[in-house]
Amino acid sequence: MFRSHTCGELRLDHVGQEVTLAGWVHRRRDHGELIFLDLRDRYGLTQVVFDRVHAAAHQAAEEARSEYVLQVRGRVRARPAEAVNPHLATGGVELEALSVQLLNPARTPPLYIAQEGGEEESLRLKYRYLDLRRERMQRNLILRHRVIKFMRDFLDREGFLEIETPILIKSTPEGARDYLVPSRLHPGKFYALPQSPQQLKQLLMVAGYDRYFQIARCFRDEDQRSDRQPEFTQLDMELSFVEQEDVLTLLERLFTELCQSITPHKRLSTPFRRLTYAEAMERYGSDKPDLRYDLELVDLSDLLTETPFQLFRNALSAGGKIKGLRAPGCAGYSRKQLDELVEISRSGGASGMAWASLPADGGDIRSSFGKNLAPGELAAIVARMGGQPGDLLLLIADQPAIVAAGLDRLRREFATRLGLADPDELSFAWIVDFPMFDWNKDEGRWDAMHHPFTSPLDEDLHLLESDPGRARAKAYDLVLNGYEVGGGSIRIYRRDVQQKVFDLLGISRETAQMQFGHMLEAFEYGAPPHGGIAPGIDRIVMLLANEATIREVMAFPKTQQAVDLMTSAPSSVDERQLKDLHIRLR
RNA sequence: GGGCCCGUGGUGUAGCGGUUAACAUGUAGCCCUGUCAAGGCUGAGACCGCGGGUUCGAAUCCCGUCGGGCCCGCCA
Repeated sequence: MFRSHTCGELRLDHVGQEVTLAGWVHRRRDHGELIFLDLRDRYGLTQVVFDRVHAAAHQAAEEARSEYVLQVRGRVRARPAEAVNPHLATGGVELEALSVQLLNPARTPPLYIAQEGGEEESLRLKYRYLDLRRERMQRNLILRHRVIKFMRDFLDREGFLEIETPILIKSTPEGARDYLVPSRLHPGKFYALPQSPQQLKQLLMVAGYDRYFQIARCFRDEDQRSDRQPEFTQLDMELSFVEQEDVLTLLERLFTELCQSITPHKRLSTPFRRLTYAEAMERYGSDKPDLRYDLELVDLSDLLTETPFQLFRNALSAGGKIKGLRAPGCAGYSRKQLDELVEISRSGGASGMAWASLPADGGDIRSSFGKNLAPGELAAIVARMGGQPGDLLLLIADQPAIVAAGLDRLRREFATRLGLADPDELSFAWIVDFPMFDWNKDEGRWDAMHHPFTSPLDEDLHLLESDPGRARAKAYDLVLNGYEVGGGSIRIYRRDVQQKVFDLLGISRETAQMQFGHMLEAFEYGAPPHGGIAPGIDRIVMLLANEATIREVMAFPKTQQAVDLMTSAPSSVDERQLKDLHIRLR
């Protein structure tokens, strides 16, 4: 027996017992005759005291260094009243060491386990096994475990079956780039790693497994972000004989109970708010708005249809919009600060940004564009935006998508600057009624906004022929604090509707047959109405953990260049391996 | 594919045209019986990511390159 207790376990109840602990040397305080040593494992810290009375143990403690692995046999005793450590769960007791076994020494670690933060992230990634010893990562991985455990238990109670699907599947050029795996047995052919088990879960519906889920690893060979890794984990789900409302209601219950159970210290607003895609874009300029704060966008277009200001008029006559954002209390912004804001709006594609500042003392309005307006127009803008003395008003006039992108960025910028987003609030929302299609101007055709199996709204079916751009889908996203944490849809199960959608997407019958033949065939053998969703577990855990990147909630993440700094993957391989795979490098 | 930021002992920083390259921490040795970021004394440790250029002289300026981060495009 290596240990009788963990390092987080001993309490006053154990006083007098002889116990054995095993763990890492967290810190050592050497007073000569007396040595204090904090022994650590993932359960906690226990102070071990070495007295010269037990000479061999004392000697071992003198030689011990940070991160040595020790086994200590000792007697639990209460600490003297003045030496109790209230910051430690085990702080009421200490272990009087009787004997010590050095299980393994350790080199001086390149990062401090006992003191977190500060170092380059690349160092943490290279020595991830040391980083993972730290409390922060332990806390995050434990949280992640609890989230996944909760999902499994909840869905099991709801009658779902967890079913694994293959990792080696057929490549489809739709959507994200696939990671490919060359086939040794079939020269020149490749498997793909799943971007998600989308098709497989739909086939499980055809097979009658009407409530399926999987904690599914997904792979996408695209560029990385703080919330995107080449491989990530989704709670993949699919249900048969359901409508959109059934999916939303179930997921809302799942996440409400999950948050109440796992992060009770966070404020969760229920029921989840619901916005149509059009409404979200109109009011927040984003399909994943952070609803912890207001700062809504205000449409000013109708006030300015007759304005003499050419720039505004041109924007409107080109089918654009003029919208504004009110930044409370920011009237005092300097030229330099305003320039920064212009830069931010430009990053959304806007060619410019107009501003007006309302002095706190009620004095005359300063603005970048007032002199160009007709009398009364500036006042009308201020009134429409609810401008108060001390406010800064920002306007963008451009195509709707550019106005939205620019103001969305400014809105988030002000939320940060003004500290409007409460880190302990969880603001879930459903975004519904997404458009079916996106116009792809490079290719001159429609793209599926979600994926080609997404069903249109019943009342928009007729638009597929007359006006596809206005057709809405039974597609929904779950949004949390400004992040998309899940997306799903009700699927098409009627052959004729599927064909229409393929036609619109420019997928020929031959292509459809080649890429989705198995799906289409399966759907001819009795496909039930079905739909599903796939919440992203990394992002959800990141938000619950108040972390800024999903790397902080993954045990072994990759860098932005998709490199594993610990193992140096990807790497070259033997010529022999390539030969087996019938691959020659160019 | 593009933009921005970062790269100095093990770690985190300072230095930004001429310094024995500074400080903290860690680390090594010694002292020390109640510490819990223990304390005290002494010491070792970087030629400044890499390559090139400018200059009498470069960690410091310029160019390139490599690595890391954030973002756009891409991706749901």
